[in-house]
Amino acid sequence: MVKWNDQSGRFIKGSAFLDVKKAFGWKNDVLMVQIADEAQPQVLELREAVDRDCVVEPLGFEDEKAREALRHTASHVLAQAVKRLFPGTRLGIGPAIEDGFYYDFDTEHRFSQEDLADIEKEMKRIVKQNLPITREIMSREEARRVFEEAGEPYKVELIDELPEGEQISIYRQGEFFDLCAGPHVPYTGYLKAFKLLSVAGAYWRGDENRPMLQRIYGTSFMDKEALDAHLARLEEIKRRDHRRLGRELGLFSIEEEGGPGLVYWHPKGAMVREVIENFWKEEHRKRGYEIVYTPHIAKLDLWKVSGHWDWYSQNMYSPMDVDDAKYLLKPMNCPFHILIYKGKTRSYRDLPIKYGELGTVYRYERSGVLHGMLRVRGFTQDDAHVFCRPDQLEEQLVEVLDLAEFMLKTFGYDEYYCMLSVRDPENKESYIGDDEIWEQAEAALENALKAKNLDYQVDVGEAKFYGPAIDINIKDTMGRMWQGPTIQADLNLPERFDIHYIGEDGQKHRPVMIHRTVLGAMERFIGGLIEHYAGAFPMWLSPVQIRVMPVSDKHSDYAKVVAEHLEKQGLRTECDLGQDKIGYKIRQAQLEKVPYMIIVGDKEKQAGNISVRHRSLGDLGPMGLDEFASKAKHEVSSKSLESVFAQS
RNA sequence: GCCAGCGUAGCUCAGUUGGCAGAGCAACUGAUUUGUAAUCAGUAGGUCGUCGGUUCGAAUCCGUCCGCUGGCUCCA
Repeated sequence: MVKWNDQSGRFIKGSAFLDVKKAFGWKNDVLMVQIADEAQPQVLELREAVDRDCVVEPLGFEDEKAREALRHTASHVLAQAVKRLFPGTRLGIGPAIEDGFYYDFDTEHRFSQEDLADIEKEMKRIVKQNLPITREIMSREEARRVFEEAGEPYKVELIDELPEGEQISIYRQGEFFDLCAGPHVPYTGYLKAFKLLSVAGAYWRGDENRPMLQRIYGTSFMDKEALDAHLARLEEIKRRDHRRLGRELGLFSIEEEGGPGLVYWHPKGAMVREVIENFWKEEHRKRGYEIVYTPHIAKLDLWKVSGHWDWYSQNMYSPMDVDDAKYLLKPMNCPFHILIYKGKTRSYRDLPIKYGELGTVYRYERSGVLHGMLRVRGFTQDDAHVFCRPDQLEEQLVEVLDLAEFMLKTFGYDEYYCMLSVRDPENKESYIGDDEIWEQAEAALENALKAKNLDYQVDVGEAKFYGPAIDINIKDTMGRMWQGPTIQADLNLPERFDIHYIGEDGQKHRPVMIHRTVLGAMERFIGGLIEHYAGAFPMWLSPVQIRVMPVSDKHSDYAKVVAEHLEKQGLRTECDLGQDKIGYKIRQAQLEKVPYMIIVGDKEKQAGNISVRHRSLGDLGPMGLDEFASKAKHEVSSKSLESVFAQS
């Protein structure tokens, strides 16, 4: 019996939401409800009942909590199906994640792709049965007993680790039950569209000393259309994969004979990199950085002083013998920049000193984590270190944030999120440096973010032992997050290397050091750019900007004249003098994602002009060579992300 | 590193219960002289990732190593 006291949806204590739902004619796209007329809106499962007079609002898939409830239920249905098909399977955990859900299983059986299809079928059966999902509160002892009897050791472990006073609940649907805090949708029939995607190994609780479980990933949506759209997006991501585009576009390769995680930049990829590096250097010089170059190896002792030998040796390549000393390949550039700083006495008037380097470093990465250009063993960081007085710290941080923002905007990353990593105040002893310096540094970082008017999230305990940091995550065109600029205050190295400057008072003072990178690494950044642009680099970055193609042999000479003219003006131009028909040449240029195609035949030769085609705008018709050249040059110099012809 | 899957021509992929290694694209040669996403014909191209085993016979079955893919963990 539904009770409400007026048509506005105010319900009286005791109404069950499922009845409310029926009374209002809500469909199954209502997954949860929210009690709206409270100071703190409360989100509740449909299973529940109102315990007070209130106004309830429906929550659908677009609501994060409701979406998670649906996907969490999907993971339970997955687990139920697996337990039906593979009895004796022990359950790990099965949460909702950003784009779907997973469940971890422990069984002798090895899940295959075919199994996924069978499991999906069984899941559909469970959905069709439309089992009611119920919740039960248990004492710790009772829950332990239930899961011990059920032969679920992982669940027992979870129960044992639940904090004192935590309410322990289990959810049931048919014969299946699971330790779970919820929330869930009320019936398995609420699942409309789901798909199992992959199976992968995952250590129990992420700990490599513990058993390896099998994780099944899946996703679910409200309807088939939304699911299909998501699957299409996954396809699109695959299509944009930088490893595939990198090969197809002749940008880079990784050679089995040379070793994993080591990148070979082919001429076109190298061109993209060169353009970015030149831009980077120019921009840094403008902002008061001095560019330096430092060696690739250094004596082991240097790495002992820096602390890398103690803290980072797992990621460093083994020492090599040179004469009577041991040398190490550098995993970072910082100690080198400090040595340059240390090379002479610095005055407070000299500061800030800003050394920038596109420094190639080598880090040993475990073989399983290597991934194209995004995760490699040798890479070039766009590194820089700012040495400044403590009173300059904040203004220097603002400058770095400013540069980072400028760089991201230039490459078309318009959405980004800042994170401020600070130390764990409960655990001060695991950080180097005294309280006062930490507080100062953390305040400076936070003030810089505020000064730049940036939203940020504070991550307590995420700071490295040597100082707090700002990390900026960037979102690409596919909505994926990438690690972007990182800005790290370093309270450790100045100490270790005992660097100083002479202050106004004639005394030695300790400078503060900022370690920062705005692009990250050339490999990772350009790998990300390839996916961001789907291989179609904006004009200023395109390795080939223009391709001139004669309609037939008769027009080759004219084509060469045109190409030479453009080349002379600094536009990267190629001529396609092949015997193929013009349609074929265009197709080739399209596939190579060349921004502009210039077609010349009888008409153009006679008129002394050119026909222009843009890779995404198509045929732009005839125009004068000079007109085109000046527009093209403008597109390059402005680093425009779209064609100058896009608006007209 | 660990778990699972994969490795056949430059690329994308066929290859049945173990029985002579294939196609399309690319390359090369020739013909064609072309008007906005593929002209036609021909030629060449492979130690079937590696090493070992089983077998009369292995791309195929088994093992080893190398590499790749998806994850776990970490990070630029």
